[in-house]
Formats: sequence, structure tokens, C-alpha cells
Amino acid sequence: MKNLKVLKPTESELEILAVLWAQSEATVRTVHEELTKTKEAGYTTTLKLMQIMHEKGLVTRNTESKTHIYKPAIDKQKTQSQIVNKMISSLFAGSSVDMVMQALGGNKTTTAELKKIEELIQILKAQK
Amino acid sequence: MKNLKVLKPTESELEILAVLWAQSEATVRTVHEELTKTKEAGYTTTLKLMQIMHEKGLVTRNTESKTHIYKPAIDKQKTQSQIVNKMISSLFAGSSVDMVMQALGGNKTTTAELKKIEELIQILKAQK
DNA sequence: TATACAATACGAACAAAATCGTATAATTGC
DNA sequence: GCAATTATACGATTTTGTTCGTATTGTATA
Repeated sequence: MKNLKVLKPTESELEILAVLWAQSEATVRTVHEELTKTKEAGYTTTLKLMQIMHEKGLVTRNTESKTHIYKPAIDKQKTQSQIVNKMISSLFAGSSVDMVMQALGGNKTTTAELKKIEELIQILKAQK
Repeated sequence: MKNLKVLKPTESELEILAVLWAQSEATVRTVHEELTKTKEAGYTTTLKLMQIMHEKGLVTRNTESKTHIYKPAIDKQKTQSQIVNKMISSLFAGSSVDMVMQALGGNKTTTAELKKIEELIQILKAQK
């Protein structure tokens, strides 16, 4: 009995999770430095956020040494999928295709990437 | 000088915008009835939300008759793209492909939809 | 025209998230 | 060992979003 209730990370929490997913684990300082590459934030703010995330069970932490080490406690794929699906249903009236079009339409996708998606589509079609 | 500052609708506001986008225009009552198909909400709550959206410039309204008529004031495509792009950058480390894979991977996409995406890809490839 | 009904306005309360200051404890380098 | 530094804890405040009750006004109709 662990993740029964759906944990819905906030915007800020997602940013922190993204760092943790990328690095597997990190200290508050590391996370904070990563975040401040993109946006303004005070150190204690990041600290507090991560403490709250710990309370919520979004992260685990090792407190053996003074400097705590945090790890993500929820699955990256699952979380991504949850959020994407929610967005598809609320913002794209349930049409994943519409969303994909929006995502790819920006013309920023390289040929190689397009090829990758084509391959995925082949696989999916084969499964039908 | 219209949309200079990025208007970031909240969750609830997006739900309302979705209705307005779908119907072009609507009264509070109509929007509210649409919303309550999905979720619980008091009428005055919806009303208040729409009034706030008006203050923020997310919608316009015609107040000639007693019953006001609301229209979306921000563009559907632009808004969708904004949100999707933000998600790609914050949740998928900037990889639109990763997000597309997540969106399509759920195995809920029909063959017809897959075909549509393939066509889109052809078009995009032709543009390179 | 009076009554019932439907709509808006508005303020207040509540809730959730984010921000930050300060206290305190551990650690490090002289 | 002590000062400076770095970390956590924690409470308080602020900000933002949501919810709802109540007052008021317009509208239709009996």
C-alpha cells in the first residue's frame, strides 16, 4: 500500500523532481543550483519545498550525514504519463493526436526525431 | 499591445476556456452546465471565476442584455502550444519526441489516429 | 403590479502553495 | 578551540486560487 492515492506534484515540485530524476539523487544545494539556472529562488525556499515533498512522500531522503541526500520516490514514466493524459483530456478534448500535432508542429523537430516517431508508430501499428 | 505579458490560465480557467473555445461564446449558465457534467461546482463559483477571467483579460463579455455573453479572449492554438511547450521543457527535458512517445505509448491510440500522425510527419519531413 | 425567478456583484472565508527570516546545529579551516 | 561557513528546522507571512453566501437588480408572468 504505497501509491494508492494519486500524488499530484505541483509545478514547483515537478521542477525539483525533474532534477532528481535526471541525477538519480541530489542534495538540496545541488537541486537549488540547478533550479536557479532557470529561475530566481531563495535557498530556504527550495529547502522548504523539498521538506514538504518529503512529508508528502514525493521523495525519500538519507539523513545519515548532516547534508541530506534526496531521491525521487515516484516513478518518472508514470508521473509523466499521468500529466500528459490529463492534459490531453482537459486541453485537447481527449485527442492525443491533436496534442502531438501541437507538439511537433512547432517545426523544431529534427528529421532524426521524426524518424524515431515513425518507428514508434510502426511498432504500435504492429501491435494492433 | 495586447497579449504582452503571458497570461497563464489556471486549471479551472482552462476548463472554462475549453468550453468557450468549443462553443465560440456562452453564458455563465451554459458554461456552468457544461462543467457540472464533469465535476461538482456551485453556480456562483463559476460566475466568480468568469468574472475574474474577465478582469484578467482571458475573456471578453457582452453586457448589453442582463445575461452576459462571454467569449474567449486568448487564442486556443497559442495557449495549447504555450502549455505543451512548457511541459516539454520542464517535464521532458526539452524533448518533444519523449513527450509524444509518452502520449502515444499508452496504447489508446487508434490505427486511424496513428495514420493521421504519419501523414503529419510526412508533411513535416517535406518541409525540411 | 406584485411575486417568483434568474442573473450579476461583491465580499469574505478558506485552502493551497510559495517565500523567506531566523534560530540552531554540524563542519571545516585556521 | 574558535570563527566562519553551511546545513536543517520551522514558523510566519504572502500570494494565489477557489468556494460560497448574500444582496441587489432586472425580467417575465400570473
